[in-house]
Amino acid sequence: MAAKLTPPSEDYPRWYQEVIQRAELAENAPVRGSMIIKPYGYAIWEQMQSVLDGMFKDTGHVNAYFPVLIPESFLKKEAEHVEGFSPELAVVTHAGGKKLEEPYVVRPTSETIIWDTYRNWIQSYRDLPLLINQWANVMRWEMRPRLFLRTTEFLWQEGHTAHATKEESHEETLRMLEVYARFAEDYMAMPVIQGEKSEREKFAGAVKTYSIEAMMGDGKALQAGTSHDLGQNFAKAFDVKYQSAEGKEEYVWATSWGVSTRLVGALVMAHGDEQGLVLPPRLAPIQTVIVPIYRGEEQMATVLEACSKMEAELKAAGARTHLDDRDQFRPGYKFNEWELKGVPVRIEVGPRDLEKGEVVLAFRHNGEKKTLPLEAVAKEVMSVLDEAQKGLFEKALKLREERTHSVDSYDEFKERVNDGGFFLCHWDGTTETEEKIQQETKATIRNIPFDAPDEAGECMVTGKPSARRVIISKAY
RNA sequence: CGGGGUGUGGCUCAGUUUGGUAGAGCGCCACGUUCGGGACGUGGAGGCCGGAGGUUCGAAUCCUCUCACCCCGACCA
Repeated sequence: MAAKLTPPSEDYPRWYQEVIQRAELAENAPVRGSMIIKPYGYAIWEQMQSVLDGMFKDTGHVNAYFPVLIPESFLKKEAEHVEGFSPELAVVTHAGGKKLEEPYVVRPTSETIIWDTYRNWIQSYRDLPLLINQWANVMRWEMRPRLFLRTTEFLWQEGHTAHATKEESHEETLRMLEVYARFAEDYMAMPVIQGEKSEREKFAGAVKTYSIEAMMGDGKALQAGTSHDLGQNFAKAFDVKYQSAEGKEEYVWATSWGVSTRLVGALVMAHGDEQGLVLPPRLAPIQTVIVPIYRGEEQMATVLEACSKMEAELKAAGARTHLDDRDQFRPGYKFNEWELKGVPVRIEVGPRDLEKGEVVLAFRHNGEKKTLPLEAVAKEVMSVLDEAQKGLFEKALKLREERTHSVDSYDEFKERVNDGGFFLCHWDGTTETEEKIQQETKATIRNIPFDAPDEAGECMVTGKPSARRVIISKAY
């Protein structure tokens, strides 16, 4: 804890690793690519879960749980799906001391087992829509693991819905993308761009994939959530039909959508700085931390008493509060530690303050300090946290705007892409051009933003016509 | 799978070239002094040196095999 963090400007990936380890979010597990999520990291995930779960319920969804093991043959029923996922499957071949008749796949995602089940659950249009979410772990054997961003096992939620019409399923796909965008912006304080994925980047088995894309502190993009319009692909593969009001037999229309523990990594990289983590108040497990300052036993007693009182008041006011009464560390040490852990507001309570009937509030997101009368703290804490939440979002938005560029020349693009940032460019819509860009620059088309204005132009690579700009960026 | 590298207390690493029976800093424990931006002193605990085999009077060090991890490439999002 004594040494300083590697500055993000010097070595961003190293800074990221250090923040995660030293803020005690997670550590590497014995199995390559898997991680142990530590209590503080898990507490952040629990906050996320709790908010998202509420949003899913508010949009009419219910939770269920499907098994982690899926018969291998299920994966093979949807051609694109198996092709996309087979390289990264973990497969159970032995169990109970015997070789299995049919291997079981550890789920990389649950479409197959869920659609196999939905076949039995859906008979009539009256059974639709079926709106189910699942909180689960999944496993994808990644070659380049990175804590939170890409681990072999990760936690997520996956929504799987079934609808009577194409229009309804499309609406659902976009509704849930909007839910993710609201969550990212209003809770994570992380501005995102909603848009459609290119043909090449879409989910294996989907008709269309939509994503929210966020910019990280180094200017790279991170896909923070996806929502898929699955059309009738899975219904056909698993023979899921319903009888319409007119008595006709129809295949159902499907969606799936998910966000994962990757969002914890997104939080680190969206807001973190030289001091470490910066958590948005609405998701911070600890929103205010009280650090007592004293000399000698006598002062200690007085100060701690005032601190306990304040702790109770803050909790009553609705702020998640921690009193750091550890006697073995001095205040300076604690300041650094709580900054590293990203706590939004620190409250310093010392003899000098108590004499004046005040305390000092220090804000993590902008480093500012402010003095408040003792009795005002509990009254103002929630609005102070709100301000910090807004301030953090504004800061992230400003950073993104500064690092977003419209570029029309491929030469200019190639020159600037290594500096990071989002590039709004015209693209001819073909996979060939997309691949060429990736091969030559390692940047990818993040998505085709919904809110991009209609603007006729020419593809920066081929000069062919293009109707609007897409976001191109290097990505995690 | 190809190229390169690393395995030594909880962490970061020295020691390996030239074999002689294991060290430092941080962390941890105890006591005392400290405490408004990462305190200090004194004492202490903790390691069959990734694993197996071999050479030798003697191996962290040399040889053989093996395992794991990291970086670059390939692959993947």
